[in-house]
Amino acid sequence: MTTELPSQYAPAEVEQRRYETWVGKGYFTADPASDKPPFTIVIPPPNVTGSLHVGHALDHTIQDAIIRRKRMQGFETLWLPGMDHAGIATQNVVERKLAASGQSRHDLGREAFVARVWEWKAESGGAILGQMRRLGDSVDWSRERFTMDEGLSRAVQTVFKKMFDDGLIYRANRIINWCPRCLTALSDIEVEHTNDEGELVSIRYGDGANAIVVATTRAETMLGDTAVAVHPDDERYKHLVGTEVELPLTGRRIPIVADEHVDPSFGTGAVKVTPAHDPNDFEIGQRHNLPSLTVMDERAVISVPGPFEGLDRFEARPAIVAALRAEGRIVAEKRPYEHAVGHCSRCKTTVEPRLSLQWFVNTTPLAQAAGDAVRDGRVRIEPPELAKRYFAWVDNMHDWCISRQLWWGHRIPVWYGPDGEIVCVGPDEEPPAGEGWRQDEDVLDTWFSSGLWPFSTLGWPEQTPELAKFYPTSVLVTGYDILFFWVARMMMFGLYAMDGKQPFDVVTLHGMVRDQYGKKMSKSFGNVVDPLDWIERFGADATRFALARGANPGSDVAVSEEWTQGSRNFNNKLWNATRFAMLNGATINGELPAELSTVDRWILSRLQHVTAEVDQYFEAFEFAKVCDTLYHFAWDDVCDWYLELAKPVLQAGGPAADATRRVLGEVLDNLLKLLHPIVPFVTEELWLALTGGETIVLAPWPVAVPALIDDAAETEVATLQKVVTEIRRFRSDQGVKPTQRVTARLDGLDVAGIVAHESLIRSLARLDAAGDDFAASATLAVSDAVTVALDTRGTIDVKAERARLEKDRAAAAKEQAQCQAKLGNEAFIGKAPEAVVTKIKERLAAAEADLTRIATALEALPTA
RNA sequence: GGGCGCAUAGCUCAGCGGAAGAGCAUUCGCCUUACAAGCGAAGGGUCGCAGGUUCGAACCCUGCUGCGCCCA
Repeated sequence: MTTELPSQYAPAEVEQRRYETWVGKGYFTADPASDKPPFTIVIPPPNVTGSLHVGHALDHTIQDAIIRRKRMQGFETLWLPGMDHAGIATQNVVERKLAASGQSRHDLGREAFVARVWEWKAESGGAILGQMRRLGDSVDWSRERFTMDEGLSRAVQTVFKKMFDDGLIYRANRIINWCPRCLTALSDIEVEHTNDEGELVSIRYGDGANAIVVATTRAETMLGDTAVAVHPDDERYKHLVGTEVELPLTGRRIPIVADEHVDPSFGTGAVKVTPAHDPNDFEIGQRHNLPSLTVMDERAVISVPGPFEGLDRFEARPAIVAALRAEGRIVAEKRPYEHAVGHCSRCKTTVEPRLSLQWFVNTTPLAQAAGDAVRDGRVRIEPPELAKRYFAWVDNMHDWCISRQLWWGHRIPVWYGPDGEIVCVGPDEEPPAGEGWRQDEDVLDTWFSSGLWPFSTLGWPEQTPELAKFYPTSVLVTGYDILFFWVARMMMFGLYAMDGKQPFDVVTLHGMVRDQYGKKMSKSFGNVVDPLDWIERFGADATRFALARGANPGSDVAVSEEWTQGSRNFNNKLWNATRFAMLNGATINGELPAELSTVDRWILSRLQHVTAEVDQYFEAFEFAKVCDTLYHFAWDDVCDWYLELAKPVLQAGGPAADATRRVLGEVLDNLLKLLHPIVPFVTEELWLALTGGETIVLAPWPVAVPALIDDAAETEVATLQKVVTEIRRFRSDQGVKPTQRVTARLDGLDVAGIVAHESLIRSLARLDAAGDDFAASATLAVSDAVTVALDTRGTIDVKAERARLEKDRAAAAKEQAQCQAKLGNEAFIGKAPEAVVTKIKERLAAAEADLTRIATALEALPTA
């Protein structure tokens, strides 16, 4: 056992060294053959091409806290790390790199390009893994997975085949979200809607009595109009339904149709219908058998022959409006006109609805099952309020477009034959050979593979020991902002592929990390925090504690540098408390002595309450409360009171000192263990020094011992604290320097039941014993029983003392008035519960006793 | 446009039916040999506004205002 600790904690010197030891000893490696009950968390895989931001730091801190506690509780824990391949984002990065040297992926060809992406994956993914180590994540590195791994790819193919055979995957020509920059289809959740400024243009179609005015924000798509639609009950247009009108600039004649979905109050009540370039129009087109006319190519450039051919959609818009104006067809224009516009979540390009042939998942039965699993309680969402959000999503899910026009990802396992055959190939099947067969060029949405994560990472479709032991996983920890991405997808796939067995028992949601003013972090705002920066300056523990301390379930966490600094200070406080304890011979060896002082019994009693509370807060994912409880116990109870009370005892020596050394060891041992899940490094360092044990990582989790709860000791110490605090308050008000010893006589300690603690009180309040020549210059009534007579060695500040007493009197008088008012109210006496009435009576009595005491003290003051 | 949520000390947040709390910031005094990344003390709030329910409302209900988020 070492006793030499420096006076300041230097995280940089211990963190990386400790982490490597933990990993090297295999503390985080899960054993599927273990007899212990399992506890599993799969990490929501970060995007391989990104880096860990402070939001990940929060997410990982929570997961680590959960898993470390479970490990200490004796569970066979598995926290499985990994990353997803982030199809679009990763391909974009590598294409950008290629573009810098003037190349495109087509110059390289598919195979070489994919090889290039793997190189980038090694580089970028490595950085993320390094960040996780710095944070202290107790993940099982031997089971790290990547969505593009062979095993996970096999899982993807297996599920695809099963769904294909079950008719849940189909190919169709539909309107999908298309990114004209990424040149791929997107799913609904990869589109971000923002309110943008655009224009609303009203255009007259047709002439004379047949003329009809349509309003649109997308004039350029009029080239592809194949109808005009009005509401069937709209009297203004009833006579026109069934007639045709000439489409300007094209000479084509298009029908006027009646459709329930037209909003008569929008614009003129008549809308142009462009089935190939708008999802709603597509639906109208389906209902009325309208042709679909695609007028743009994949880059959103006008592709119909004529004067606008070759113009980008945003160039075509003013050009077409100008041409219409020249014909006198522009009836009205509103600019700016704010309306919702979809953007590619990866590159922010405005999404172009595009009619194309894609693969889809029929989500109806899957989403139903995903909703039911939560409704019937098999999966719990924490905090429960957020379940509403989940239902809102799964109960209104559209079919999911899963094909992506990319090269980086899982290639769709479908082969097309020379005679139009379509064959889906399972993992152990040979693709059809022969002339004319070719595989689908597209890859699957990344979420198709990350949705399988809770079981594909455990070896599925093989029936591995890991799968048997660790599935279903115990908890999924993620932000509410990606509830739809993660939870919904994993639920659908898990329930489907694992025979109805849910992927996790509990989903616990945290919020987003914001800056000190509650503002969202954004690069453009310049308030983004790099967790590594904080780890380097304040330590991983301080960063973790700062995040966990703000983590109230489901709500956002505002953090600042000061907040993190405060957490660093807390760690240092712990450090020094342990340092003090060790300098004074604290020990964990041997049984707790049977004979303990009141103060020792008090701190042990407090420890039991704290242990029980903290445990309960952990169970409820109340990390902010875990931190708050331990922070105050450590700082207030242990450091400010217990250690100060222990000092004179330790100095005096003897059996009392031995007992206190043992209790001190006991308290710190447990405190460090309780804190370890949140701040693993500093607690390990201190615990090793204090106990000489092997590691706190595997130390047994503290359990409250009811027999050690001692109400009498708690009451006694509370009285002692009140006396000391009152004396300190008097000294401070009187301007007596903290170092200045004051002679005093303490009366009434026996009545208050703390006569045994006189020397402790003198020690904490810095009072010397009164000699024969003692002459009090002030008398302090600190409670109705205890009076302190002090010789302040001079005249006391009567004005300050009077002000202090007047303040106390005002508070007591207010309390008295409030209690009297309640007790004078017959309705209160009659209807309030007995216990409440009794409590008010007690408060009144206390207030009145205070008033008497204060009045006496005021009278005793010199009038000058 | 539809839905959800929030409004409590200067800032960030707890509290959600029976005495207004914490951290940081602020003020005053201290290098009191574990810790100045510290110690002791103090100030600061008609709990967004207006009604209602209740013996009693920051807490429950209604409306309003102002923010935020999700979906379209």
